[in-house]
Amino acid sequence: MLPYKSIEDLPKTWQPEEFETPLYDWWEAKGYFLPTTDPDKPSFTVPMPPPNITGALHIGHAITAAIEDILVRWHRMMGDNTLWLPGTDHASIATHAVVERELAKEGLTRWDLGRDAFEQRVWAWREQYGGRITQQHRRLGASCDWTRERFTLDEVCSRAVREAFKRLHDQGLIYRGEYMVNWCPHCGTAISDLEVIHEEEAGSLWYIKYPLADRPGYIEVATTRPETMLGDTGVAVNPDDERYGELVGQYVLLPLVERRIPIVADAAVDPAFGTGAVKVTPAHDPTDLEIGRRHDLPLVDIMTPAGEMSDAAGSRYAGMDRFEARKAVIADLETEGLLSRVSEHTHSIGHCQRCASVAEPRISTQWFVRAEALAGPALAAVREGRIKIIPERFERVYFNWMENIREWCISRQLWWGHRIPVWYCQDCDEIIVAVDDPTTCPRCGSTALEQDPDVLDTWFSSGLWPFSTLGWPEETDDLQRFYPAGVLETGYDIIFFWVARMIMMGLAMTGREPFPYVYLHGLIRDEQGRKYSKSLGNALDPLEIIDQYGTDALRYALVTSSTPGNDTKLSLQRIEAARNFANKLWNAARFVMGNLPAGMPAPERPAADKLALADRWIISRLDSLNESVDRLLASWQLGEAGRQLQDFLWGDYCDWYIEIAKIDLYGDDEERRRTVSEVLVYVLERSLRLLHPYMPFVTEAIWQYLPHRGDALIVAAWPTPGPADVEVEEQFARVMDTVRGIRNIRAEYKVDLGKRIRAVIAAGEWTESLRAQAGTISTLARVDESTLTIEPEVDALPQSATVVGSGVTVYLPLAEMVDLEAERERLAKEVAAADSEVAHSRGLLSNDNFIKRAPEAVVERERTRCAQAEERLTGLRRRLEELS
RNA sequence: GGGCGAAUAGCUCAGUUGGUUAGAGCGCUUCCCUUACAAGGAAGAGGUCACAGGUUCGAGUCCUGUCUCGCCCA
Repeated sequence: MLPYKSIEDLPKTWQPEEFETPLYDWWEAKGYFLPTTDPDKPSFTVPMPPPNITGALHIGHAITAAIEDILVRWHRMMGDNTLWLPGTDHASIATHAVVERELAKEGLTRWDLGRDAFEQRVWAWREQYGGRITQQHRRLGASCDWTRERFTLDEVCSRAVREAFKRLHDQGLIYRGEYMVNWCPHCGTAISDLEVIHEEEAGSLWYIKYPLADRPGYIEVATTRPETMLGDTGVAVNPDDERYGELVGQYVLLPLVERRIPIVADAAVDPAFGTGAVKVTPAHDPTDLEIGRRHDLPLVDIMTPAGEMSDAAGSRYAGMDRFEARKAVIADLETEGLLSRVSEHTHSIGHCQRCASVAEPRISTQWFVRAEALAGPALAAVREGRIKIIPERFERVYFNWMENIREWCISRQLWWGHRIPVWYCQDCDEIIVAVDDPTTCPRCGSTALEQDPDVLDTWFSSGLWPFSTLGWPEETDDLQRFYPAGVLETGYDIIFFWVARMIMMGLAMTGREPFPYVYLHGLIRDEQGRKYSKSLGNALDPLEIIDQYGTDALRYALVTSSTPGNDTKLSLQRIEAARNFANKLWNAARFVMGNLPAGMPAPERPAADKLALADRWIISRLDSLNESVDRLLASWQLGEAGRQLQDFLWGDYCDWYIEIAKIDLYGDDEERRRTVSEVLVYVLERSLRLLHPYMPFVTEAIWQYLPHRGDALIVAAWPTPGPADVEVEEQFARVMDTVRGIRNIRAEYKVDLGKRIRAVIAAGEWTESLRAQAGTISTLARVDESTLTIEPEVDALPQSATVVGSGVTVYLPLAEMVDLEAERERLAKEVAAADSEVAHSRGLLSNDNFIKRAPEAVVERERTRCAQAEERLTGLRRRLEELS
């Protein structure tokens, strides 16, 4: 699966397109994505939120896949019995919208085709496009178990839906009734509250005079929907409103319709709105329905399911579209002189989430879930900490929604989806709810049974996903091993659709929390901060980014530039930077591999006794990193862990250790060459393991070329950190400070890069350890080693620039440096900086409260810091005096 | 109307039990195509952490209020 056989042939830059597909196919073929069969291992399951089959994956799916794959690869490497279960969602209403749009192009409707032919057509469409999503997931490197892939309409999932429906129905938690629901005239179906998007829109408020029926005069009502007056069955005022007190109990004659309707007093009326008197249309407004109930007002349904005026609206309007009817009603009222005025009015209008049509409150017979009953246990699970939501603040959002939950309308007047498992006996009106299709009526024995024509809300089946995919209600092996899941990971925008309903359904069906953690990532927005959407036309295909920068770069950039629950703007520059990181790693690896002694064995932790300071330092840094990454991953801080990996690899490993390693690699001490190679490989190999979940392709590719034990990095063991060596890190810090200091002076005085300069170092207590690093210092800082002097004390060199560190002073007698005044100025600046540092530290340390109350470690650190700053300050002042 | 989030370097963002004089990438300045890497290396400049109070030995971090922007729910 490797496109290059020999290390010498490896290209100078990382070529993701040459490695990604072969590596992915190889992993999949080797079965690495499958869970182990070891029953003793703890299991870790991630149910992949199934993308909607109507769409291609967008950048939001990419971050979902990236985060989940990181968690999954990490757990797999830790030896857990890891399952990431992929799948797709049938998306009832969304798919209808897409396929019916196609049909419309052919001049057809679904009614022209009929139910069976339409369903076949959708299946064909699904065959054509459904595979695209799984291909895209493969490109993203998703290491999910494709052998367990599910589609929500699969037999096993469909059976779970029927089972759940029946159980809830038998418990009285699903019922059928005639209620007011949100209705989309365009889609021709009821939709749930969650599927209605409210938007503030500029509209009008019409003031209409309703003539009193039994005496002269008018009552004026204000309305935002004049066309619904055709269905008015009352006028309401607030009982405390003195303006209208005497009119309550009177009747008005409804204009255009000539219906006699009463004026009632109801506390729901806001006296401050409009005229304080409102028309009451119980069949077309939820508030009016309540008012109507309280005052026994009849329902007059003036609209058809398609949003046209019905016969009840009167012959003049019947057949008109609702918006046409509005114009007609206004015109007619105006003609009759009953429209007194119009004012501008901003109000919230509900739209169908799917097609953006204005949703219509409408009374119809639907199936409902008694959500309140399911919400209790779901609330308790989060309240009592059995489920934790990350970030935690979303728990409040969850509580707020759950506490105010309303009935969930689950029937849809659509054809694509899970048909409601209810049959109506045509002979005795018996209602049969069954998992298996019944053939005869249990009450009268009739075979004339008709199944309910409606399908279920797609989210009903989504709520079952963590266990329906595993074979529930059968007690399958998979269900036992992989349920509950380890985490549910998704975007915060579907906390109600998905998370809340999964928790409700999981508890109701299995009696267990479906997962202990919910990890919510933020939304990826475009560079203007807009949400990606098809309708905006700014949808971004993650594959295009992958083609340009590689999968690893996309994943790394997405994960490291966001924190849970916070939105991020996608930045191509950031992806490019991540691509550069992959390339940097690739080249570091090429360097390491190109310098290995022949017959290098698989890496082992090198024996401490033969190691030099830099060797010990990089290993100590690796151990710190390992410990840190473990801690960060365990606390869901994926981004921070990813950044630390880069800091280590690019900074510590490449910029410092590799550069130092070159000294020995190009030297003639065989023993050292071998040791340094061992360290290089050991540290690289361990880092690759730690980075693998983030950048699976470049790490696996490199790992395959390195000496290694085992078949693949994807199934290599997650490393365990050794102890960090504080002493070594402290010593090496002196080396780094010295090198940086000299480089800084060189740059300030514009010394030619190639030029070796003389240095005299007064190193005090660090003399021994710095002498041991003479080679390192002279190579990295380009100092002439033959004249390099390191002594505890040295005589000050007058004509020289000076690096003053804590305990270490470096004199650089530069021929270029003729201007002592410049050096004095430079030193004076440093004195000022060191001075304020010392002042700050002394301030802290002279504060009794600080000494008493701050933790011992903090005080100790401050003492060290203060001493070091004082040392520097003294050195700097002395040097300044010498130059004066 | 209720709730949530954001506000940190020119730009995009990190900064998780409060503890060095706040970091990264990009951009910018100077220098370098040094045999892993110019998708690179070295050295720099750049921030009163939105504002006002408070708690604390100590606040970017906790509390209260204000302003701006965004989101969710009703």
